[in-house]
Amino acid sequence: MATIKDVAKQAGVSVATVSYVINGTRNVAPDTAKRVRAAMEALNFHPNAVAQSLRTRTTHVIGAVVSDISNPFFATLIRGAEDCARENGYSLLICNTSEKLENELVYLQLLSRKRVDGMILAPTGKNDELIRDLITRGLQIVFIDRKIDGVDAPAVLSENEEGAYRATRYLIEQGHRQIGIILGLPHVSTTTERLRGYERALTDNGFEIDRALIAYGHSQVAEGKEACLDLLDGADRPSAVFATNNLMTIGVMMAIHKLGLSCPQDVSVVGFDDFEWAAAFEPPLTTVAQDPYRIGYEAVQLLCEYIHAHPHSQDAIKGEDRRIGVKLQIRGSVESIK
Amino acid sequence: MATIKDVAKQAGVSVATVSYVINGTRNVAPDTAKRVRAAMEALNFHPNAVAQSLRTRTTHVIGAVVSDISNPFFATLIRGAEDCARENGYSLLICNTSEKLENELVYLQLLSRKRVDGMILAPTGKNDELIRDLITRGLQIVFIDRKIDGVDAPAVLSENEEGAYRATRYLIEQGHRQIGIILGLPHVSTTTERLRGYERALTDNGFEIDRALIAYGHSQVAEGKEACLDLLDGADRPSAVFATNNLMTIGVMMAIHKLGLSCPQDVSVVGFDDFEWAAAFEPPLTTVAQDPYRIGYEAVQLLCEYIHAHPHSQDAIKGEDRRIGVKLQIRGSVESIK
DNA sequence: GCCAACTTTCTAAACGTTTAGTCTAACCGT
DNA sequence: ACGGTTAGACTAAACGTTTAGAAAGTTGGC
Repeated sequence: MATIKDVAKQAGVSVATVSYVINGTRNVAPDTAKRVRAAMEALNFHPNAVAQSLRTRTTHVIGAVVSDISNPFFATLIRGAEDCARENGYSLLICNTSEKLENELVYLQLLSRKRVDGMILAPTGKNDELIRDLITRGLQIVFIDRKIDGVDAPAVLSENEEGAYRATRYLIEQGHRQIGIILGLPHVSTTTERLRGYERALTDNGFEIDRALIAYGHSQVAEGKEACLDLLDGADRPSAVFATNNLMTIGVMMAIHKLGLSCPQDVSVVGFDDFEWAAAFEPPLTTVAQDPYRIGYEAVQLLCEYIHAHPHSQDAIKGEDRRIGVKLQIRGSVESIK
Repeated sequence: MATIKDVAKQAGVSVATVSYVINGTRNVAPDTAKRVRAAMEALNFHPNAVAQSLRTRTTHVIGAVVSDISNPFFATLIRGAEDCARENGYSLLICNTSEKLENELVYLQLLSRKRVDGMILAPTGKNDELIRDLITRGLQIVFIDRKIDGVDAPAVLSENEEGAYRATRYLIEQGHRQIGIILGLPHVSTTTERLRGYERALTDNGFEIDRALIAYGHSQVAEGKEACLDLLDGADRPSAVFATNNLMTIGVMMAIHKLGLSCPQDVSVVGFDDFEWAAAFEPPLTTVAQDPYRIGYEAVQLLCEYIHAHPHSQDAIKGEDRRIGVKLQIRGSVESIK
């Protein structure tokens, strides 16, 4: 593969001159430039980005660490991130942690070694020490979807508490009194925020919080289903269930189906995180719609802006969290029982 | 950030020695090694992968070019690819083409400049010249999901023709005589292969091929819906529709719903490409299930094996296409009309 | 005590760029 | 005709590694 030297030789100039015409960083006489361009063309020369990165100390790569890219939420988040990255001349390196601390650790080290210009990260849990360390070492990090308290990096998040609040309030307005909730992973911020919204809606409306109605489904279809089975199994079963992520919503629907109940006649359901085909379900699902595309897009935007404004800065990116609005998407999975 | 020089100085050895202990490429006296490791630890040294790449001419990065990572099919394909890549010490660089030739072109150039060790590519259409050029320049390419005739690179594909054949035959067995088909993008290989399977099933069973029953939905929900509306609008409407990808299947369901018809009573539907929640639909969808995870996994496997066996080879990766089996997943969207 | 063989370490050149600094020649005003 | 300015091109160091080859030191056989 041709190098800048070959081009220089072919065009009868120094490598510096070639570099100047590639990057337009200094004046080059028009006919010299033409000769150089002809040589590049003839040799089919494409600058080696690795060498450029080594010299300029910037890779134009952003790492994206998520738990599972095959989850539609993260898939469209990544899509947004990638679109924004491309617009700014960056590429995205994908890392799936499968919610394992250990994988996350390995990936964070890897991205650091690869000298990515920044990363977006949906933290799995308590790798704080390492993350803090990376930040002090000059790696730019933006949290997505979730955050870690006490780590000084901006985050782009959904209005989790508000969304859960509205979902719960809506169920209350429809006359529901016994409202179960299926929560995700206990130690991630989305879970605690959504729980807070649920609890606030209940107390704001004068209800007690009943621990028996709170279940954990670990953000998975199967576990969400199990948790819901437990919930619906009890003596006085809730008339409504709030599932706090997309996968667990599916699990809830399966559980209802399995028990021979029907939605919304026997049990009303609200999900968190809308997805493209929620409307095609029977019944069409009522959900709290997030905007994952925008989360990804804005997180990368934040990174790019900062990198552009402070190139090679060792200082951590600052700025407060950005909350992306949610919307209660009312369809057909909730019945009024006034 | 500490470099190998800093470590060498701290440990009182040459950089070469440090390199040897990092990579274990030469004997180093045990206590020297210990000193070096201590220095690395103390300085929190992590080798610069960019410099390593420049020197060793291998980046340990694989490019993944797909049309849309937010499509569940590609999302899980990528998931499989990433899992395999990680197991082999590689990372994945993601590129969304949005089915645009122009984007594909830009990305192919980019990946070539970044000197990725290989790439998996779902070709959008007719960028043959460039792709051929990249291959001769020594870039290792494996096609996924689709292929381009006449380009000498292996592909990992579903049994498209067989899947379409079985779907169509199944509909015929259930007594359907007028079977519409909604095809994807005209110039991609999956489309032609699936059409071939459909036609073969018809002729094998003594039916004529009726052009009026063949529609194009360009692989999108909205266009699939439109195409289906056209199909169902005619005088003698088909009793069954075969939608040849996941998005268009959704479009077909929407179209049926919109016309006030119901599935499967009025129109039977078979989709191509199963997805996680197809079973949760009402009716549960009968589809030809592909295994995108395995497609991604095996494609990367192929790359890694080749790269491992022929490091730095300029010769294009060879080997015949690998077909991943499909399975007709019978659920509830087809009615028998015997 | 010497030579061979081996072990351990070092020196220095490469990988392919960018870029600060220098050189040369042309041009201009006086 | 001369010094000052400027445009255009070049030289060489640097980015952080790897690695072939050389050097120095150790061991062992005789």
